Amino acid sequence: MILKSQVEWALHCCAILAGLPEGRYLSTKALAELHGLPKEYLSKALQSLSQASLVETTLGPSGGYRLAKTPSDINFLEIAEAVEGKARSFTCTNIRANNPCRPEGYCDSKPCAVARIMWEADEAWRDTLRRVRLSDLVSTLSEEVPADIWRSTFEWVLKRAG
Amino acid sequence: MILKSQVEWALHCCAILAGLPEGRYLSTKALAELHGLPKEYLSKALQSLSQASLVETTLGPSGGYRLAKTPSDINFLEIAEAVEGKARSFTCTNIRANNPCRPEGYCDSKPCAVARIMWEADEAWRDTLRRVRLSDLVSTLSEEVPADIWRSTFEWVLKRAG
DNA sequence: GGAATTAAGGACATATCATATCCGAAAACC
DNA sequence: GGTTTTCGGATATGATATGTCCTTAATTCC
Ligand code: FES
Ligand code: FES
Repeated sequence: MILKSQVEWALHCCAILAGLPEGRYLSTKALAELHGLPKEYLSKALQSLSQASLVETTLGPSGGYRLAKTPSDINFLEIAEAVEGKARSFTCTNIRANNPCRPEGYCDSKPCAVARIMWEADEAWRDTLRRVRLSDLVSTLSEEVPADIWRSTFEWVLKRAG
Repeated sequence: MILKSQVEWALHCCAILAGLPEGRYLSTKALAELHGLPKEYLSKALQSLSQASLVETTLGPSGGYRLAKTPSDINFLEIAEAVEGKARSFTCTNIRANNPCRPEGYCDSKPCAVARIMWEADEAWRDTLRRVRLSDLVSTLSEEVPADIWRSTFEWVLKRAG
């Protein structure tokens, strides 16, 4: 069970976009340079965010991405699901139905108890991510990242934001 | 993020082994037939359980698998990790280190805030599974599976248990 | 002792998915 | 009109999941 590294990319990109002044856009090129990522591939992750209506885009020079909602209205789960998909991590292939002792055509009334427990764990994972807002991340980062790096990073970003 | 279907297989096999009388073994062949699975491949999952010391084996005719501990001493997480590995679902590739604004040779004191949150969610998933014992599953199944199917299944199993 | 049966594990084949690159179209800016 | 950007499709590559086959060693039964 491995998450795509695109999740890490998307979360870090959103953290940067959250620090952008009202109305400004940041291009894929800048986000890729800032994080040392392949531009073309990072673009796919950003497209996923766009399809999930988490970010807005505009074309042309000075175009790029900005958040579609305020950072306190976006949580980690939305971002993770945008790039990773909403499918549950455990998929039940209903192997209990292969039991040779089951009568012909017998139909289960409930999902299997095994699957229900695995799905409950999945939901616990989702709940944790749902509870963390993008604004919480930005707060933490602004405390933990050394002030001079934090400042120079956003200078770097603003120089490139259209 | 998708779990191997071997997790489903292992959990269902453990549920069956939990119903085995003291000292009896059940072969891969029987477990594969009961669940409609490829014998050779299911064998890999059972080997993983064996390496994790969750089950014991014996060779020869009448050989096979039995639980190494009582069902109340085995939880879902142990079984899942035996098959799926203990690696965390989120891996941080430390893309923050690629920030061109960071001074040469700067070293982070803490893991990235993004990673910490993702790991927290991972831990919530693990906690949920850790809290469910194999004996809990057996209780639920014995209530939910129709009595006649439950009974005939274990007759079927006992006929093949060495 | 010999034949049959079993788990263990290595070698190999295949399918699916993550990762990555490239290109053309449409939109926005100059 | 030329440039820059997002978007989507096509394609290539590597890793992982899935599945099969075969050999070896241990155990049971005759
Ligand atoms: S049949 Fe799929 S989890 Fe039980
Ligand atoms: S650098 Fe890996 S999660 Fe932030």
